[in-house]
Order: sequence, then structure tokens, then C-alpha cells
Amino acid sequence: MSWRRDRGRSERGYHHGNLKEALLQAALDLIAEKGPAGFTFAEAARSAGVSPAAPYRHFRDRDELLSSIAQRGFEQFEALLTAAWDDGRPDTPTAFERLGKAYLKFARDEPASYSAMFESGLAIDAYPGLFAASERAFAVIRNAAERLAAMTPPGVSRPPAMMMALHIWSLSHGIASLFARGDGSRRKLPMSPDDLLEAGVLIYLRGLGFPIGTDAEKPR
Amino acid sequence: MSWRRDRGRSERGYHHGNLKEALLQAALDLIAEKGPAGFTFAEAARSAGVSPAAPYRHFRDRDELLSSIAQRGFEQFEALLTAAWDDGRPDTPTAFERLGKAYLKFARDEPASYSAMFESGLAIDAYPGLFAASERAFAVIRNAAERLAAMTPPGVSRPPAMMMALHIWSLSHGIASLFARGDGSRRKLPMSPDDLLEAGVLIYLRGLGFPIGTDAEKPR
DNA sequence: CAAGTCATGTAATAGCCATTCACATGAGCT
DNA sequence: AGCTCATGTGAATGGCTATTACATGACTTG
Repeated sequence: MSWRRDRGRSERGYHHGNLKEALLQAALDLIAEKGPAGFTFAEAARSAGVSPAAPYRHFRDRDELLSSIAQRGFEQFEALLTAAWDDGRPDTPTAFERLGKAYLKFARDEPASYSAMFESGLAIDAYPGLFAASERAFAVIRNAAERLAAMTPPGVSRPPAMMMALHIWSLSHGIASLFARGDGSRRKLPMSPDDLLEAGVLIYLRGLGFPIGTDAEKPR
Repeated sequence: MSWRRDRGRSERGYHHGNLKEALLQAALDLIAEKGPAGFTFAEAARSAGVSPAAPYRHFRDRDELLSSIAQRGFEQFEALLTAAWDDGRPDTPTAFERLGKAYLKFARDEPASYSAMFESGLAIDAYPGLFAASERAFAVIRNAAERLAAMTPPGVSRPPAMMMALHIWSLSHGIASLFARGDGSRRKLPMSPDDLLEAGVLIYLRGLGFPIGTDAEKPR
């Protein structure tokens, strides 16, 4: 093991010491500020205090940096979803609701990552690591759907868990994309995105035969 | 009236005669080919056979061209949705299903427009015409939801039409964004996006109290 | 500890793009 | 015929991506 010179000193000579990390962080900040299109390799380099050519030692090109950010985003996303699901505690429906909220929370709190993940226009299958990370995140939702599907009341035909997962994911993603972005560049709404999603999921689950209160609105 | 020299001749001298249209078409082709990020003002000009500075006579900048494309997209989208809805004929639920299908069809058939409309990262409120066009398109969905809401069976609390419209829109948009893009750069699915949406809408409507067959799958 | 190696940075450069400005062209009006 | 203004051109500026040859110094090895 070699211990890097971790002294917080900004006294960096020729070598940066942690450029890859610094670039990822800088890029994240830039994306948060100006969207995934506005971010430039050169400016990230400038933020990190290195020459415009330096980043190429760590990323093949701009897209690879973007894909790294997206991948990290999916990993963070998976962790958040996993925590929200909490293995179905205290009960499956409650945990399921929490999962949906967590989805929107991520889109709201990490708009930069979210952009990189879903709106950067990257060909996801061109980056195996990215693809795998996104599959793992989706797996959390699919597992939860599995557990929920297993709970269908007797006398009701059991829905395919995969389909449920896709419906919930699509609804969450649609709401997040259209209304719940951190950057305010989105459309106004007569209710909060969280409430919109919660109501939608409740109605959907009732449609599957789950016994849930018959009024869609929460009186606040 | 002055009649332009509409002769199909490509004999154009100093003036193009229809540059604005030509640029919009060229940009659409380029976006279809390389995504909204890959499209460049300069290349559109080249396609149209004019100098790189010419487009500035018709659009303030690149973003304004993009917003024009998005606006046209919304207008075309609105027309498609209106036709699909067909004022609720032959009956409201059937027409409502058609509306959802039309949404996906648009995303599939016009990926370039769809990208410009939803993934270009434009600040929608910075372009009043664009904003208005998107509102008109959404109004079609809202009207349909209104009619559907009015049909809720007796004994069931009537859902807010706006909320229904937002749910359906979000679900459609989520499915379209995640799975139904024309460019194969999206994720694989165990069922067609159309079927996924149809099943989701049916389940949702059943959850609202509409009397609909109790099995979610169509046997094909 | 001295020499060598290799990862990591830099400088310089080519090519592309957005945008602007002064200037050219010619279509339509009077 | 002459004028005028919308529409195009050429040239220039400054920024970006990406590549290449070269510089630096961190770490290894004897």
C-alpha cells in the first residue's frame, strides 16, 4: 500500500493526485448548473485546475466521463431504493410506497445525476458497466413488485410481477421527467409530484385487486 | 400576392427562397440521425446549401431552431392525439385507449420530434409559442380525461379529471421514454410498449371503479 | 540511495462549431 | 429606373474535442 499525500493541502505540483475524482465532481457540478448538454470537458478540467488534455488520461472521451457519472448515479440510486424498500418492512405496501417516494426524491435531490442517467442521450448498451448498474437498480423495483404480487388477495388473478414493476417504474419516471426535476424548468402542477405518484400507485394497486381505501385523494 | 418562383428547379441564385423550411427539415433529419445533441447549426446550413451564417437570418440561435422544431412537434402531436380521440367515438373508453396508443405511435414514428420536445433540455418557458403548443397538446388528454371522469359508475367517488390526465400522461411518457423510442438505444422488454401501456391503463381505470374485465393480460 | 520506468500532466495543434459584423445581392415597391 | 430591405456571403473571434510529442516525478528495484 502506498499512502497518497492526503494532506488537505492545495499545494499540488505537477501531479494532481486525485484527478479522476475531481473531474467527476466538477462535471457533476457543471451538469447541475447547465444541464448535461452544457457541460464541457474543458471546463471540468479548468475547475480541477489542470490542462484541457489531462482528462484524457482518465477517460477515453467526454461520453465516457458522462457514462461514469450516470453509472455512479445508478449505484447511488440503487442504494437509495434499497434503503427505502428496507426489505419490505414494516409491511409490503408501506415499503412499496416508500420506494416510489424515493424515486422522486432522487430525481429532485440529484438532478445532475438523473440527467446523466436518463437524458444524456448515451447509448446505454455501449457501456456495459452502466447497463449493469441500471439493471441492478431496476432489480430493486422488480423484487419489490414480486413481493407485492405475492400478496394479491385470494380470488384475484395474480399479476405478473415484471409487468407491475414496469408500470410503477414508468409512472415514476414519467412523473419525475415531466414534473419533478430539481431545476424548475418543468411544468407547473396542481399537486405535488409525490402526491401525484402516491395517488397513481394507490389507484393502480386497487385496480389489481388490492383492498385499499376507495377515495383517491388524501385530504391533506 | 407574390408568387414565389416555385419551380422545383434547384437553380437557386443568391437567395434560397425557402430557407427557413429547408433548415427545419434538415435539422429534423440530422436529429433523427444523431440525436438532438449531435445536430449542429452549421451542418443544417450545409444541408440546405447555404453559408454557416445564413441561418441566423431566420433563427436567433441554435436553441431557437430547436424550439421551433419542438413546437412543430407539439402541433403535430396535438393533431395526432385529436384524431385518435375523435371526440370520443365510438365510445369514450375505446377512444381513450386509442389516445394512449397514439402517444406511443408518435414517440416511435417521430423520434426526432419527440427528442426535441422532451429531451433537448430546452427551458420550455423561455419560448412562449412552444409552451402554448405543449399546453394545447396536453389539453387533448385533459379533455379526454374529463369525459372519462364523467362516466364513473354511480356509487364511486368521481376522480379529478386533471389528476387522471396527469397519471395517464405520465405513464405514457414514462413508457415512451424508457422503452418505445424509435432508435434501438433503449432497454428490452418482455412485452410490447403498446401492450404494456394498454394493460396499465386498464388496471388504472379499474382502480378508479370502471367496470372492466378482471384479468390484466390479453391472451394475444 | 540511485537509476529507471511509467502513470500522469502539459504545450501545441488541427478541425469543428456558434456567433457576429461588414458587405453583397436582388426581389418587390414606387 | 431607382430604392430599400430582407436575405446571403466571407471573414474573423473564441471555445470545444481530440491527438501527439514531450515533461515531470512517484514508485520500484537493485
